[in-house]
Amino acid sequence: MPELPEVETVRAGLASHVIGALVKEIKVHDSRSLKRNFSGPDGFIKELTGESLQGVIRRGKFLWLPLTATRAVVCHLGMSGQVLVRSKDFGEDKLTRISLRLEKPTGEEIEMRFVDQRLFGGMQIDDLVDTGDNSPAGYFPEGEGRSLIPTSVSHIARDLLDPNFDAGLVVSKMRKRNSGIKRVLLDQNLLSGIGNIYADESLWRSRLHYDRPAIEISARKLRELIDVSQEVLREAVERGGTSFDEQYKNVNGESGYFSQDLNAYSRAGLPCQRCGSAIKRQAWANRSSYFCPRCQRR
DNA sequence: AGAAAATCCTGCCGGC
DNA sequence: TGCCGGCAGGATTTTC
Repeated sequence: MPELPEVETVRAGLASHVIGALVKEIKVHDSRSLKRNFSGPDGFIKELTGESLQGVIRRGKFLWLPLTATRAVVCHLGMSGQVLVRSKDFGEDKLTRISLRLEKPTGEEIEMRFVDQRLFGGMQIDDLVDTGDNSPAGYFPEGEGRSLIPTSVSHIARDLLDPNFDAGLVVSKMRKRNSGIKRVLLDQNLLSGIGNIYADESLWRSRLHYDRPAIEISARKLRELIDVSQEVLREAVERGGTSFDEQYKNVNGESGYFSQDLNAYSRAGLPCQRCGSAIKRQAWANRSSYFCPRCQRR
């Protein structure tokens, strides 16, 4: 699934349901969805049961739910992960790997389900550490913006929609990279939140070819690319993300609508909305790149 | 150190 | 109907 807009849609949905909820019972149906968990499913269940969920915070494509001042549940959706919130008597969801039975402050019981086809995503409990910069570590408008981040997320750069995202700094770092601009855009250690879809969309809007070396793009053009990327991500958040199939859903199991607004991704053979040329799809780094061969020249 | 490739997985779809 | 190859929105680890 999921890039920043999809993960943000999930975050907001989760926040509206689970903040303050008490974890009553946990079922780990597939322990492969527990990442870096050295104490096994039993350790996960033991630590989390009886805790209450203090918030839902996002940086880039990572989510975490603080339990205490020092520990949080980290959740990453990988390629095909979903988090669904179901009422007590809702039927089973296929491919549910982990489920948490929760009691809301109102007394209502709900179930939070981590569903994942490909098992690239997962959950773990992790230490919270200080970011050191005295700014909120991630996006959490419903609560307190503390500068605490899970150890396993601390290497991820601030995302493009973070108020503390430093565009000037990122541009200067990008200019030193010899790789193609798309590879650079996808480097979560440099700037986070962008994946294959929004990389292609941002490059299309900026009229940049995906393989153009970042080092030869002007600072001004890179700044424009960042501005455009932020615009694309904001629009996609407004539309509830991009859904092509059953893979991506919000916490209520509903699709997003940004796929209607795509100009490049998944549009091979269709006319470019700017110049009418057929959009091309090229194999790239074990996946695909979509671009307009006329508007986006190397 | 930076860059690129390999790796972790399952389900679905289209073609034969 | 069934088998097979190709495909999928990502991050981490390994290799050069």
